[in-house]
Amino acid sequence: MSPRTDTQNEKIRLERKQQIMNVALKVIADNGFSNASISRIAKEAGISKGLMYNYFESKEDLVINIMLEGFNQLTNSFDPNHDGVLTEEELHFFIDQSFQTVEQNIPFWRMYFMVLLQPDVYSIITPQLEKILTPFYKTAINYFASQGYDDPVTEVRFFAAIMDGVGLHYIMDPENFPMEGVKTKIHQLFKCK
Amino acid sequence: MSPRTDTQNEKIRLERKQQIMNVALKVIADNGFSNASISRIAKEAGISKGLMYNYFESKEDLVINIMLEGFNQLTNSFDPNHDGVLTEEELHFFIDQSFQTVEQNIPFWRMYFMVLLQPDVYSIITPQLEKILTPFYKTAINYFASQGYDDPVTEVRFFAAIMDGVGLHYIMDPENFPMEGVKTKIHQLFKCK
Amino acid sequence: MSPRTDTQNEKIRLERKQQIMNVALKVIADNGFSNASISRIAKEAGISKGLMYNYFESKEDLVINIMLEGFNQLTNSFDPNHDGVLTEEELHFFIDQSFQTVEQNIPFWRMYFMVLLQPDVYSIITPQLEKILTPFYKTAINYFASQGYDDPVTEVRFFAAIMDGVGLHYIMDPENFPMEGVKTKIHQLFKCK
Amino acid sequence: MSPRTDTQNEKIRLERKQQIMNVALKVIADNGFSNASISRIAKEAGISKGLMYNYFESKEDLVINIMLEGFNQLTNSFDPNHDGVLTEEELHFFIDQSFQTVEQNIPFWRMYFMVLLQPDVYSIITPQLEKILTPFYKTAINYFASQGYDDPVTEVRFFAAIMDGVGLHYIMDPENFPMEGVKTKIHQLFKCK
DNA sequence: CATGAATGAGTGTTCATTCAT
DNA sequence: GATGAATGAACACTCATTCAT
Repeated sequence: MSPRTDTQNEKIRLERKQQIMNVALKVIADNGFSNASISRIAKEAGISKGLMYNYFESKEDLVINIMLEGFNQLTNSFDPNHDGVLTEEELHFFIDQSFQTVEQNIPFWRMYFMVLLQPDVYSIITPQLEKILTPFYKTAINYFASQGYDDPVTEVRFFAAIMDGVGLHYIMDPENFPMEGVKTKIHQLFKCK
Repeated sequence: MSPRTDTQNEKIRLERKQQIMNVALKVIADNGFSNASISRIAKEAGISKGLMYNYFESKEDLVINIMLEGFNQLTNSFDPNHDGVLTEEELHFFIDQSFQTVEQNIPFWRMYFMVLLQPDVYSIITPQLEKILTPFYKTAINYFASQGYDDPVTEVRFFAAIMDGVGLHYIMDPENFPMEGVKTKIHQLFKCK
Repeated sequence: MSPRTDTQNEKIRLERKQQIMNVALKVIADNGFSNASISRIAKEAGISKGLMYNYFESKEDLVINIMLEGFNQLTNSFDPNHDGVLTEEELHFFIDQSFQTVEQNIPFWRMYFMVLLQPDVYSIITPQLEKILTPFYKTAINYFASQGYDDPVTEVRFFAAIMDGVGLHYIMDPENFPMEGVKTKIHQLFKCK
Repeated sequence: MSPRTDTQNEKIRLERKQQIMNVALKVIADNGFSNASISRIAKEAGISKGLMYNYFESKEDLVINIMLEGFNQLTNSFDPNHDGVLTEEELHFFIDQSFQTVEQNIPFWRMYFMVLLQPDVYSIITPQLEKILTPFYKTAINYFASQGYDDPVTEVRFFAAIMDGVGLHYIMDPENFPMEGVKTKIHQLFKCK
């Protein structure tokens, strides 16, 4: 009987890691950042406290991993063909995709906003986050410039602010927030002139 | 007959209370909610830990006081004549006032967003906050209804989301956020049809 | 207009002191020793914390004063003519008086038993308490000796233990404890042979 | 497969728990209830403060555990064959056993009396204590009824008060209290008529 | 005489992290 | 790899006591 191959081990490791991250995300989103202790997460995940440190160097490291993984999911719906050029269609697709992601993953976005405001954690992810976001930002500026906007930077900033504002209000009150109506308004707002 | 007169004591208390609130606000905004310990706030304020509890019943009580005081400042710029009726002028005045308040009081608004996402704290202020916000909300709905919007509730929700989104992005990056340009865009967006 | 005479001042002082002791006794008996803070006692007595220290050197000093004052009340019903000789009548009178005192002053006796078990406080009052109790003890031994008991010391100790045991059970459950029946049994128990 | 086996862990836990309870009992009995801080107990037990909470949920929980364990030791000497019926022999056996327990475990009984008078703690153990004591009480009433006493309830109350009074006086002064003589007197007192 | 603002050491409790097994 | 006993620094909060007024 042969021992597990390295590849098998690697696979098990990754799955375990993913499972921990999912549980941690839920616990953090539900209880707030500082009420989500390692103990609690470990217990919820059905593993020992000690094992957590086999997968993540620290609580911060765990959070960073969750954040980055979440963003990687989002990036795929923006400029899907990865040509650095955004069409109007792709922008509107991105809007829909974004809110669908939010609706399907409230805990992650709760945590996203928490982390945005948590200076110590934020300062750690910020470099890695920027590496992910900069190309998006550039692509978006190019798009608005090509649409003939006077001040495409302002336009992008405004767009991002609206998306975050709506996301924030949605997760604060998912039951009542009129997401469909608001989505429509955003589509109108960024319709080609 | 007391050694310090009641008036003297009253003055000392008010000043100290305000001083603690100011320091606490800064410490919380700079370090995040859970890193802002009572010890730290007290040290920063140059007083003993114990004295904090002479002025605030608990850390929660301190936060609530800071929040409510901040909101009281904002409320005066919305429907300034308090007739429950909003004119278009007043709405635009409110927009300007809001962002001016944000620009002048970044720490408070950092803290505001932190608290929004802190489930345990939020649940405490929520009742008092709602008491303040409900009339605004109603006034705003009436305004949009009177402007002939099909779905004034959605409109108000969208408006609030935009305001919060812009505020959030501003406090995340006050140096670079193009507040003036964005403000102009918002004014255009809510111009009378 | 003349200032208050020294005697008047002394009288006021004593009354105030007594009032504080009464309040403190009640607060301690109701809330337990460590839950009875100086703040609480002062507030209940309607005076300032600082003033407490004008009348009592410390919290311990306050407790000692209460205890000793309580004992002084009890001593008067034992060997009432102070001749160092106890008659059978006087003993039975003492029994009745003791339980009457307990029934009329539950808080004091709650505190008495608390203090008995509080090593730090007990070790402070113990010398003063002994000074009060020793003559009683001697008188009692003489009494039982004169009644022809083989071992009068054991008899006194047993008597004291019974008195305290009954007192303790009474204050633990004053509503239901059958004090009258028990009193009768004690009287029978120490009837002249 | 775990590094320490479950049995090993179980053993460690039980021993540690017992060790903490023993130390805590001694510290509380020696220093009084409120002077026995968790810090002090932990230091005396040679472990960290934090570890205390690995074994007991709170200070209260620790106290309850100590109390209940102590009572379980006592209960076995009352109505030893557990038939709910007490013979005269069994009663006298219980008396002897009780005092032997007291003599061998002075700290526990010091603590027992402390707790009786500590309103906050007492109210917590009271339900569990009553569950243990009620059957004893009933058995004792039946016994005295069957012995032809007019008022068996008063008799039981008196008996319990005497036992507690003697116990209290013994632990207050174990060196000098004439336990043997007193024990004899109690046996005589409750001899079959 | 009288006040209460102020202190600081203390409390019970939590928790990220380590490490022997 | 996997466990959970163990640590120690931190936390929110309390309180006897002091002292300027």
